[in-house]
Amino acid sequence: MNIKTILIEKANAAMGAAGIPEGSNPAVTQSTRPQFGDYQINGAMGAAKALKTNPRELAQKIIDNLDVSDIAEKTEIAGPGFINIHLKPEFLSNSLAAANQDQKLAVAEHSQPQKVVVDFSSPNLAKEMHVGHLRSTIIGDSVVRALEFRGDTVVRQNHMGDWGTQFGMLIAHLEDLLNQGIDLESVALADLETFYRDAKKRFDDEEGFADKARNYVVKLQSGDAHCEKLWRLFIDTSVKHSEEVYQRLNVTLTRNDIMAESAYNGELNTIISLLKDKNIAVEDQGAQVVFLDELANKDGEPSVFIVQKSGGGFLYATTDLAACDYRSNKLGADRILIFVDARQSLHFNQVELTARKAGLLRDETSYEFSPFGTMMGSDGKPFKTRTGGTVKLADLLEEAISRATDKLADRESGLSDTERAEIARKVGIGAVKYADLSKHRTSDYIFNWDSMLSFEGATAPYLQYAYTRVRSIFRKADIDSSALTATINIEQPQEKALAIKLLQLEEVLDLMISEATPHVLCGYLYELASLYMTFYEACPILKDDVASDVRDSRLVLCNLVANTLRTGLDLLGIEVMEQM
RNA sequence: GCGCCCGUAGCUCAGCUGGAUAGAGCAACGCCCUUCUAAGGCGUUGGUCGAAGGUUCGAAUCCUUCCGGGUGCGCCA
Repeated sequence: MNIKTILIEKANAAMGAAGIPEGSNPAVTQSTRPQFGDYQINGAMGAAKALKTNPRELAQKIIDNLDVSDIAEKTEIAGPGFINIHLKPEFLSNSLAAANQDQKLAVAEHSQPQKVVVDFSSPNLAKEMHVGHLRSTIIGDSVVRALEFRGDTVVRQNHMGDWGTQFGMLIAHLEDLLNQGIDLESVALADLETFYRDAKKRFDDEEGFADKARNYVVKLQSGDAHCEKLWRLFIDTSVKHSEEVYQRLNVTLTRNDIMAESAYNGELNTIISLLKDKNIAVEDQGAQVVFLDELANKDGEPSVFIVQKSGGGFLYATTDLAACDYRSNKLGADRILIFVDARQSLHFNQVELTARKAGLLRDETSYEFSPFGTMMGSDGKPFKTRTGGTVKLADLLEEAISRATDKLADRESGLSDTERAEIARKVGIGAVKYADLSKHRTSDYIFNWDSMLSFEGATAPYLQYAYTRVRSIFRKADIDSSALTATINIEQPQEKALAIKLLQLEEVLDLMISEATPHVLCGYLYELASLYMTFYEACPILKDDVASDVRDSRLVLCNLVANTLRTGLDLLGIEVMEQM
């Protein structure tokens, strides 16, 4: 159910019949003001310009051929050639009734499902997850959820960093600790940060340790059994840590979704041979380099992309090329979405250009590097601890829950301690996620505890509260909301505004999916909750003087609001509760 | 130096492929609880959309230049 799509189809047909060449944009949008109707077709003006005719006359021709009698009660031309559409209340009622009967709220599945590989989260297993991993993880997760909701086949890939140079250092350190008989679980790897720091210190300071570390990298990557055994011990612990964070975050990633860098190790030689055979990569200063004219500077000097180090070692460039091959050629992906920090834009640009030339990416595969901005502190600089250190993601989430607990403690609720703790968890985590997801993916944003947990404005708590307010009505009236089948009557302006908003879920999800931007869903849910609050104040439901048919109609609207909020928040990975 | 991103109300942010009077939230001020959860609602105040040109019937949006900020640019990931 997508009003906009319906109107676009109808507008296209009418524009064709009016003699406008195909491909002209009908420019359908929701109207900005009530007096302009509910939706509008703005394409007449653009088309008139191309045809050098009078836009108002052309708009009239379009209206003459426009068959919207099933959905609209009135169409009119306004201004220089806007076509305003006033939707029929019965159309809204019937559409809402259909949505109310449908588990998926009348959001249709894609007629031609795509196979979409989504690369997200991708922590470095040498260290604990930190705030820098938050955005990739939750943006990727919500896009994945939305894709699946629309019926696409998604392959989650957690491209974990488990194979870099630093692992030789970590293995060497681990081996020494084990030889000293130190217990692995409780001491050595209990705190990854400390472990990493100790290893790094020895790498920098201790005589001979660095050489040993480098030697271990080579041995590891060439399949040495002993090194691999130690490496596995380390990776297991590290993966366990990230799983705890995912669970805390309510993110759908599991161990099965791990497709780490090491997974491509066996393919790297083949990739380099291929690039050399095709003369895409050439030797330069001992390294294998791809020179990209597409990214040349003004002097014509091509961009440099190193795919193999002078000593023969591989880099993350090599791994990313192998990943292209795997995803496009082996998995047959229609789309590849990669959620990585914006600072890696050039790198992924180079990867795509090289992979396309080498046939590692099929033409049919859309390669979509979806960068995101940085989380900033209140000073406008990258978010750090007071002492300037990196903030661990686990710590951030615990603080969110603790702050939410304090907030909730101020309120009388009659709920048990366990219920309150559960609510605090959902509110705290939800607040962090919503604050992040509601910002445009590509922009840097300022992290602020007070505004995200303020329970006012566009926050997770506001949306969760709106949900509990709806649910409270059903609880109060002792009504099973799943059994509602009453006829919906759209009479009050607050009801109409709410009705149209409810019917825009599919439109919003499509935009979110095509652009990989969860913030549009965040904005939509806030608008929905806000319209519900207005409706709630203006339209009584359970009062004695409300006629039963009006009451029942409004109850269906309430149920749709609750289901849409719950579904939408679920697609963001944010949980709701019945009471708060 | 070159490339990419950004500059919208006091603050935090939207603004989709150019469309009607640039929108929210916070903050400030004023109303609304004997009434379905006031963690709410209604209203007021507040913007030369960084600057200057250009394209157009129409520009926050597209193009050019400049100013200001961020970020990246041969063997890290």
